[in-house]
Amino acid sequence: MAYTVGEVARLAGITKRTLHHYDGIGLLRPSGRSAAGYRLYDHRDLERLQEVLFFRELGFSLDEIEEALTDPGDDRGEALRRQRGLLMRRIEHLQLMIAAIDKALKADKEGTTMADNDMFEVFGDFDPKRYESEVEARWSGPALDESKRRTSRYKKDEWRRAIAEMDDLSKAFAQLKLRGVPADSDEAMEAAERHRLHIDTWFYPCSREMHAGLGEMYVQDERFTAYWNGFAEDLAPYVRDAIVANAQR
Amino acid sequence: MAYTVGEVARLAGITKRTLHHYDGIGLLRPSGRSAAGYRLYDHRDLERLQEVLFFRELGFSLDEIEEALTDPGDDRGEALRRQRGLLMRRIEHLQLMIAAIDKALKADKEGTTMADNDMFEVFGDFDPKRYESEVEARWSGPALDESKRRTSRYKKDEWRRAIAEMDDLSKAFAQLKLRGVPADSDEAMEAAERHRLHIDTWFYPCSREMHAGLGEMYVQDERFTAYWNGFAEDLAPYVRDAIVANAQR
DNA sequence: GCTAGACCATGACGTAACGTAAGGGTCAAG
DNA sequence: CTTGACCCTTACGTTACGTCATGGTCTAGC
Repeated sequence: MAYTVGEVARLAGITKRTLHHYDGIGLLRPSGRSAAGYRLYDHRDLERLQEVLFFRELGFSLDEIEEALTDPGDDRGEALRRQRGLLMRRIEHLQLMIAAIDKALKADKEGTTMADNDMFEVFGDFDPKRYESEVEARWSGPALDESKRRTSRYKKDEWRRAIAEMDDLSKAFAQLKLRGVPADSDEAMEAAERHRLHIDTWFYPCSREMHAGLGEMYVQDERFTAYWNGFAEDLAPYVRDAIVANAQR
Repeated sequence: MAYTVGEVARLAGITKRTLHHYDGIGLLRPSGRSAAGYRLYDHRDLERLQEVLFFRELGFSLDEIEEALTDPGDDRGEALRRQRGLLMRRIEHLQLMIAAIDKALKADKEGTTMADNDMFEVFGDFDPKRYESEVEARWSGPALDESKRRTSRYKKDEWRRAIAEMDDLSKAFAQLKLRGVPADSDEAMEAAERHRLHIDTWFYPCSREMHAGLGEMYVQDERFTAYWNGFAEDLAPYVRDAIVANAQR
């Protein structure tokens, strides 16, 4: 069945003007028009509207939403999973804000003074320039545009978490190597898989094939080699081997 | 010590333009100016900026933020506690959104279709006109402006929760009365106190004095009397008595 | 003292995402 | 046919800054 613009507006709790606007900019075009020129929205249109509204709730601009919903490889499930991850991270961020308020309340109650830089730790986006070399050595890869698009909205705590996760992964690889675990063993391949998922989740879609290509980069590009070998001697080729083995199983 | 506009901007992760704008509209005026005309912000200014940014994070307009921070009775602790409550509720709302995504993912995976009205349940604000009589009978009171201000941003799930809480409280009063518990007993007064906190939390500051005045309204205004007596015969005077007893202990 | 670079000020136009309103056509029930 | 609810397109306004222009201030180094 098809809905008119007023019906959709009431259903979704938004205004007709919003729907006109989304049609006008091509974000959400009705799949049909009546003989009188009325916009007619079908079920697939509603699904797309739902996706738009989830992203909007997360603070994405309409441009960004359109880009995010235009991913060639993405189906509805992919988009929803991505949004779920973003919502989870947003909750975590809000919990950090509550912790910040509790700190401020404690200081207020005790008549002490909160450190100035501590007061604003939970506000503002991450400034990538401050971590440029760290970002590059850990995550540079073939899908730069997508990576930038995803990360442009990460908050400070999200970046810190990504860095910490990555460092844990790197340390895990180093431990495996030091223990003499073969790079094509289950254990090493599990580490490689966790590494691949980390990139896939935080930066860009990373298939096993792409991951293998990345592993080659780790031994051929000095910046990456230096990063990995900083954890253990000759770790870069070990990681590459684990990644390649993982890609082939 | 005092900070210039660039220092504050860096500290807080916002732009100088934002600080100019906030000064221009009177939302956050620097407490000082150098001989050269430079804005100078002190620690109290930073505290206010923190409060502004918390409200901004919650999606309040700048007008709303200014109003919220201009409450005569509010000190810093009060404002922070209010913001904490709002953040908690926002987290709950986001969790509902995640549940909605999980539903959509399940439907997508099973190839079924989500009901159209179910798709948008988590979006949009509450439309007060749809619950006008319910709102009025339960919560009308002396601080209408403040009540409206607070509730104007409540989401559907928040309203539903407020309604459910209120109904639970009303049922509790009815149970007490039916069991023959005196209106000035500890148990009844506890119920009155919970009622007072409910209003204080959700609608407007409600001191014990104000609560007692409200109790008188419940027996004098037919709309309220009808609401309370709908739960048990002659419940309105019972509730009034419990409230008055609570106010006097 | 002069220079250069980083910082500050005010003023003003532009932008994103709608909100509001105007003028007029469509649909369905009475 | 009338009326009321709905639709269309067009267009100006609003909020919260972003960007830019022009020019003054501060400090370190020469």
